[in-house]
Amino acid sequence: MFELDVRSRRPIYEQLTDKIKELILYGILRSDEQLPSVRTLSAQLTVNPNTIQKAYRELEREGYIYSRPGKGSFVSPAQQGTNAAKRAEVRDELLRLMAEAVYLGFTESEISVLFKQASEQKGEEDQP
Amino acid sequence: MFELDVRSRRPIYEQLTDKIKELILYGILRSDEQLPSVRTLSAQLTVNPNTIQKAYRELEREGYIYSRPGKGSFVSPAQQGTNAAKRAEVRDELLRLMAEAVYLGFTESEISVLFKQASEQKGEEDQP
DNA sequence: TTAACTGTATTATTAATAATAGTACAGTTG
DNA sequence: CAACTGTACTATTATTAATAATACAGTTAA
Repeated sequence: MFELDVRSRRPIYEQLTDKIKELILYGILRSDEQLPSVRTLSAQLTVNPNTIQKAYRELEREGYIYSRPGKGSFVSPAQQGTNAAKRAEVRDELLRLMAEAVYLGFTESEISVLFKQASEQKGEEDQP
Repeated sequence: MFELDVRSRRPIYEQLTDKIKELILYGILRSDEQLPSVRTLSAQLTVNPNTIQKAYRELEREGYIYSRPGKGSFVSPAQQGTNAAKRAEVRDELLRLMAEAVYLGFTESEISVLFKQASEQKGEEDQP
């Protein structure tokens, strides 16, 4: 379900929250869908349960999931399919990066070419 | 000369190397120009000298600067003005980010708008 | 020549924090 | 009741950036 880089500088729990957020925002995890239990995921990823719990706690704090003691953790309906947040995020990053690109003399046509490349890339691997 | 975020997760020495690399690649630091001495910069940034030294050592290892015991540390002529490396780097990042943008439904015209915004931005703050 | 700079090297210590380990408690479900 | 769930807490380990404290040698200018 996930790939983690245990020797990354990014903490494991943070890698986890980000991946799960993406799955939710992209709608891959659906509303009220149950997430793996803390202990199950811990075993799957061979990571300490406390690390998983920390990720889940953070996700709940941010409203991405809700947890019911004794039942499990589930995707929060409010967030599902909300690409808006992700879009804004990507937009900001793009703006920052393009400012640099401008500095380095990138032209608009170069940018267009890059965008086309990115489009083709997606076309190949997606949509079976 | 620099702004550091001492509470960033990015190590200080790494923030330093990156900033200096940029100054060199953008040609702001010229060939054979002398960098601040380890101790001077250490005092200016209120950072331990060893941290500065670590950054300088890394920069020398990567060929950005050369150091002469007793004299100082200087910009390596080979690297000055070499935007090629930086361009390639930014290009890669852009491609990766645009792939995500495509996923999120960004259109080419949206991208163009972003590029224009970035261009204007630069125009304002640069070139007096 | 000497004082005050330079870079370089080394060792030890501190600080911060992610991750682990272990245990406990309570709700849910079959 | 047994086996799951989430939650909470404390303690410990491991990693690593940063600091501290010296020491040595080359350069330079007064």
